[in-house]
Formats: sequence, structure tokens, C-alpha cells
Amino acid sequence: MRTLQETIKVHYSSLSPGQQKVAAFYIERPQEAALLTAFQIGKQVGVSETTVIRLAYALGFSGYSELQQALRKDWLLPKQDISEVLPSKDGQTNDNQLIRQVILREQAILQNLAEQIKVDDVWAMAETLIHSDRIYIGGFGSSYAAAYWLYYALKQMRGNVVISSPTGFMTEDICDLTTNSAAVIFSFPRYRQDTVQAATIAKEQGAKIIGITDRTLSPIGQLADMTFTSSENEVTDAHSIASIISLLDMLLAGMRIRDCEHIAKRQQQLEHLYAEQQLFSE
Amino acid sequence: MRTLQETIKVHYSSLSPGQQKVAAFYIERPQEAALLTAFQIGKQVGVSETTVIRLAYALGFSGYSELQQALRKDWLLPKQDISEVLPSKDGQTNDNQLIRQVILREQAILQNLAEQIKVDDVWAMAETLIHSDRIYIGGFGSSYAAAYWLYYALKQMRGNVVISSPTGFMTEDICDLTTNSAAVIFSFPRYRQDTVQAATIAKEQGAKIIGITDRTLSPIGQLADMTFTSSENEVTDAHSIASIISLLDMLLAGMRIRDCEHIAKRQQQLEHLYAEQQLFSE
DNA sequence: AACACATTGCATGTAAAACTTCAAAAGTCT
DNA sequence: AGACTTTTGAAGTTTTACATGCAATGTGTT
Repeated sequence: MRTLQETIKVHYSSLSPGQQKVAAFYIERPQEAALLTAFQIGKQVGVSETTVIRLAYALGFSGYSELQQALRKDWLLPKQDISEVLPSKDGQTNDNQLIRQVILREQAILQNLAEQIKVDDVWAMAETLIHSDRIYIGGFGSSYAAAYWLYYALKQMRGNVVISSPTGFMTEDICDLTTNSAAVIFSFPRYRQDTVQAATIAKEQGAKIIGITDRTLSPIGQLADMTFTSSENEVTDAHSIASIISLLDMLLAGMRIRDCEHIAKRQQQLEHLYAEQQLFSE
Repeated sequence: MRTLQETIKVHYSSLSPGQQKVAAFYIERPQEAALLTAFQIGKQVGVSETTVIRLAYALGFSGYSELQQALRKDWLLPKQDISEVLPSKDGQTNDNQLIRQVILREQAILQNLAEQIKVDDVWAMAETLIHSDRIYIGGFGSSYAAAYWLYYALKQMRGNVVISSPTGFMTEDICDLTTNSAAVIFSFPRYRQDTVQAATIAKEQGAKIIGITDRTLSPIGQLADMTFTSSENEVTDAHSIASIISLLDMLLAGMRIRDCEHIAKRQQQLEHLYAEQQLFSE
């Protein structure tokens, strides 16, 4: 028997009435139980602190502290299977497996994103972008790819979107921003200093700063009004932008839902112009 | 300010170095932090118990216990988003589901990629790129983001890499190609005609054409010497580039394995130049 | 170099939680 | 009903964790 819950089931029938009540609490509300003290749990189920402690002995633990530790481990464990996938620095694995592990890693990061993401924040950012009179997108070096993806998608939806060049920003782009504008700043390790400068200038113009970065406490994260992080609690030196793209796709989906009339209208206009240009084949 | 993470972000810049280390731990591993004692956290990040406790005061709490309680509350609350997932007639909730479906869709695409990918083809492409004297990367419109990502990563590894502008190609870039060169052409719906033109010119120069597209039989797929497809049997009008990025990451991983000496050497050179420029913060 | 100031960790004090003991209450058997 | 066993909680003890004063160290400034 491995988890605490399994241990409890085995011993349950041989427990005293009071201990059974406590045991039931552990099964039904494990998260709460992991945080409360023996006294508090006793109070919750209507027995004395002593009875709670005695349950630990009855289950074969050396004391209540040990039981609590076991419970907390069970709770943290599910989170750990992601990190098990990541540092697969096994020298024995052949090269083909290394290639495939790239996908496994991406999947793990996506899973983590799905668990961590706060949908409300996505909505808030979508609303901000919809109602901004002007949007500046800044992303240099390795961040430029993701920045351009956002730029292109926003351009499909609305006007007044500008993007920096991949090599650096032009002050002229940023100084057009107003208090009704938004600046989306991408910044990933190695954090470039000019990214921070661009954000600072945009902030001086009163624009809302939306930071897309890897950690809340990264240089941009500290400046930004809203921050989106790709994989906060992961330890991955080599950052992939795949999860960032997914994040942006969520944002874009949100904007399409909230602002569908305008977007549809613009789409029509674009279609018309495309047709004139004969830009596309098929 | 509501959550502990937000509180930390506000105060972060005014914290002492030691306190910042502790604060970062709270952001990066909140679950673990919620369970550990002040002493244990201090041990984890390498500071004394005292410093941990002082962080609580710096953040405006009446003591460490209060901070811990706040963190534990934040942790127990997210459990409520289960109701978010459950089907509901509430319009708002359905929208939230739509957002989350973006991730589910990405995961499905990745899964598909993992099943379909031929690792040998990845190796072949990696070898081709390593041994090319010159690499041209073409990707216009929506394809440019992925193209740039590849460009940037290749630039980190080797010289003689050029990329088209997002709006169109310059014939001069392509005509420098030789029979020992490679041209990586990105093309996704709506297929732009100039992409095909660029590929044709590159082929006339004798360069190997590597097509990154959505279907084997897309315009580029028919021209290319090797073709990579993101999601052949998926029917998704709004194509995401997340899987393309994953594909590129596999390719890049392959190149790093096969050509690690050269890459390491170039990396060192770059590091040296970066240091001179002071391009990066931290 | 000398000063002020901030930061940090050790040592000690205090509060709280875990553990132990013991006697009363409840249940069981003859 | 009386004796025995089991169960339980209040009170006391020990351990652990939080809190605080103080000295040592480091940093920047005049």
C-alpha cells in the first residue's frame, strides 16, 4: 500500500468510532487535512486532539507529524511527474529518442500551462487589446518570432498595430502611444536591456504594459501591468516558444469571441484587397 | 492586490537580496513553500530562518504565520475551477471553455505530430543544413514567425544564414545560393504566390529545397526536395504554428547533437561579443 | 580610511503544536 | 449488576516553529 488513502482503507474497519470519523475526514478533504493541525482536525470532526493523534499510531505511523508528512507528499507528488520528464539527460538513450523527447517536453510544458493559466487574465488582456487605440509590440532577438506572430494575427483583426524591428526599437514607434494604448513586450532569457528601455518609455506615455515573459519576477515582469508567464515553476534552461504561441492563440481566441463583429468586417475588407492583388494561389 | 504573488511583485524591487531569493522561491514553487517551515525554506534558498521571517514583515504581514496562511488560502482556492470545467448554461463559462479548448487542440496536434514524425527525415534535414554552405529561409505573412524562429536559432549555430523580409523576397538573397546551399521555405494557407516564386528561383540555382508546409501536396510540397508537414490529416482552418515550432525544435536538437563542436565554438564567440556589448541584463 | 547604513545570521525568548499520561465514561461479558 | 476492556478527552510535558535583540559583515559615501 502506497498512498495514505490506501493505508486508511486497509485499517478502517479495525479503527475505533472516533478514529473512523477522523479517517473519513482525511479521505474526503485531504487538501484541507494536509494543512490543519491535529487540534483543528479534531475540532472539525468533533473529537479531541488526542484521538486524531492516536489515529496516526493506529495506521502504523510513528506519530501525527509523520502522517502529516505522508499526506503532504501525496499531494505534491502529482506535480512532480512533469519534472521527471524534463531532465531526461540519460546518457544511454540514443539520438532518435532525444529527438522524440523534444515533443514530450513540449507536451509537458503545455500541460503545465493548462493547469496554471488563469482564464480571467486572458480575458482581461483581450479586453485591453480590443479597447486600445494603438498597440505596440516589442520583442527582440529570440522573442521576435512570437512577437511577430501576435503582430500578424492582430493585423488581421484591427489597425493601429506596430511592431519593433527584431534588432531594436525606434523611439518614434513608442512615443505615439497614449494612455489608451497598450504595449505588449516579449522578454525571455537572455533578457535584453533594450527591452526594458522600450517598456519604460511606453509606460511613461501612460500605455498599459503587458509583459510576456518566463517568470513573474523577470525584468519585464516587474515593470508590467499584467504579466503572462510561459512556465513559471519549471526548471528549463532551454526555453521553447511553443507554449508562448499557445498562450497567444488563447488570447486571440478570446479577442475573436469578444469582438467578432469588428473582426469579421475587417476580414471582409482584407479579402477584397487580397483578391485585387492576387496575392494567394489556390 | 489580492494574491500573495501579486503582493510579492509589488514589493519585489524594494526587497533586500536575501529576501528577493526567498520571494522568488514563493513565486516559483508555491505549493512547496506552503508546506515548509520558515527554517526549511531558508535552507532551500540558502538564507537564514530570520531572513525568511523578515520577508513576511517586508510584505506587510504581521508575521510569518500570517504570510503562510495567505499562501495556503491561495492554494486551496484554485480547486474551485473544477466548476469552471463542468458544463454549464452560463454563457461566460462556455467562453472560458473555448479558451481552454485552444490548449486541448494544441495538445492533440502535438500528439499527432509525435505519432507521424519520421525521425530519419529530421536527421536528413539536420545533415543537409549542417553541410550547406549557405541557408536561405523564406516565409511570408503568417509563416514569417516560424521562419524567423528558425533563422534566429540557426544564426546562433552558424553563419551564412539569410531570411527574407516578412513582406516578400529579394532576388539578390536567393541568387547567391549554390548547389551546396539549402533553402527552407515556409508556406501555409493562404498560400502566397511569391513563396512559390522564391522556391523556384532557389531551385534554379541548384539549392536543396526544404518545404515546411501543411500538406505534402501543397504548392510548396510539390516543389520541395524534402517536405515537412505539421498536421497532414487535421482539418483546421485556423492553423496554429505551435506544432511547427515543435518540429523546428526537433530539427535544431538534431543539429546540436550532430554538430556540437562547431556550435559550441560559435556559441563561445557570441558570448564574448555579447559581453562586450552588454546587450543582456542579469 | 572612517563613517553611516543596510543586510544578515546566531542566540535567545516565546508561543503553539505535538506527544504522553491518567482517570473518567462507555461498552461488553459473565 | 459487577468486573473487565475499550475508548475518550483534559491536563501536563516535550518538542518544534515562530519571533526578536544584537553583533558581525558588507557596501557605498564623504
